Amino acid sequence: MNLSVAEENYIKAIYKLQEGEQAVTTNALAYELETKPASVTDMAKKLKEKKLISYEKYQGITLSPEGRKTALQVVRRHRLWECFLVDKLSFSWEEVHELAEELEHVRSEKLISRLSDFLGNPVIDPHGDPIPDANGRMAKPRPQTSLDQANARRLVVTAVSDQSSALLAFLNAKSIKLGTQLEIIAHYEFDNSIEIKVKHQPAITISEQVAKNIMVRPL
Amino acid sequence: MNLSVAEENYIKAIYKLQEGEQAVTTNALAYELETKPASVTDMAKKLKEKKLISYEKYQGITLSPEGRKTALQVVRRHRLWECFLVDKLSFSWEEVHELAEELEHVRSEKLISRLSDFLGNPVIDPHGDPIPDANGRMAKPRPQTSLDQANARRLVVTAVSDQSSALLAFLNAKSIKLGTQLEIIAHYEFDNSIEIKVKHQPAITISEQVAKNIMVRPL
DNA sequence: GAAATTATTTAAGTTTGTCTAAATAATAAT
DNA sequence: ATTATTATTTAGACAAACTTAAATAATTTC
Repeated sequence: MNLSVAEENYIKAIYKLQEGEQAVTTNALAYELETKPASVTDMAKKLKEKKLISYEKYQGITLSPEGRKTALQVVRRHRLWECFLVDKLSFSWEEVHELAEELEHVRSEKLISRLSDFLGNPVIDPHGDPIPDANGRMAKPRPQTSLDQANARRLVVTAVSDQSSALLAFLNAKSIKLGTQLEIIAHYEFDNSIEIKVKHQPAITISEQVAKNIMVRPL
Repeated sequence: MNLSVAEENYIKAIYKLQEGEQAVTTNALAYELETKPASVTDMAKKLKEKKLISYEKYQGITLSPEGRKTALQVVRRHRLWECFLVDKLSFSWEEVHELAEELEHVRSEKLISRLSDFLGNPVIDPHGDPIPDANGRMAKPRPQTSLDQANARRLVVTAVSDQSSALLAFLNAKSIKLGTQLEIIAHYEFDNSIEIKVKHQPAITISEQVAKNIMVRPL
């Protein structure tokens, strides 16, 4: 099936929002894609026509098996390009998202399989997210929680869910990146801020906002 | 200035057709872009508005200095991606054109400059065409003629102007590629076909059609 | 459970880049 | 120098992916 860039972006966003299996809401999708709910309704009809989603008026959207396959292809392309940009062109992990967002729409099986080979068939991308293989299979995302909900003391940073460059720049300044080990010193109830310490660095206090967007797993 | 993919393709095509300095014709551009003359007229008005071309009704199109700069950027991106595909992903030179056609529209100065560094700042692409540098400067294409007009006996293949994969496949089968040295054995007047010989290979006869699309320079 | 709020859809219109068909200009042919 | 031919432009329409404004459905609240 030949999809437009817009269609691919919808499919990818639905995949991202669907998570478990609950239906994705028109409004949520509009917000994710920075568009208007009315546009989402329009597109939903088209994607249903193409059998990529199931959609009934007022009932929200879920990917069909076909749609899921498509989504995984796009995710695969995105994450492989991110690897390329970081590993080969020395971009830092916070810069690559927007670029990969464009590169991912070059559709060529052969290109992607060669790119994957060239990169040594990586299985996780620079943000720590798993890369689907050519058949759409991938490691299940490791059990991770956001930093504000972590219950262990010693943690590793596994991903940063917010893709805004403001946050990423902040983390960079504090030399917190993928794989950084940190320790929770204190939890301040009144504003839910968290004091953390990275080895060889002074302790810093992080707002709830920031903590929600840093994904960690217990060390 | 922020151009759409379509606009970039027009600018690139005008650049390609302009060669020396004569104005590009509406029909020629329509043919090159596989679209209709009416569409070209429409787009010409828009590009004139943006000061990328000069255009007067019925007088044809020429790039403005601004337009030329844009064209060279697109050409640079295209040719660098071709290098990447051939050098790093082991594509053969006849496969890369279409892919580069898509990759070239990812606009990021930083991406392109890093890609160029990664490739060792190449100055010619896999088809033998020079790659503009970041300022749009490039080696002038070496003096080359099409094979049907060559007057020397011993020649080197420097480029293949037709980008159709049919021709490229044919050349591949005859193991004629960039840098291949060949010798003209005979010129048959009645159909302008040419008999050539590649070292260690049996002599072959090539139609005028094919000869027109093989660029060579004297050895 | 009726009223208020929020979410979703419909209707109508916009922009970009295309198209066809008809009109007009430029060029070539006799 | 007409006429015929070819090239170019205009006019009107269309598809994709948007938008805003209004209408309708679903959900919450009291």
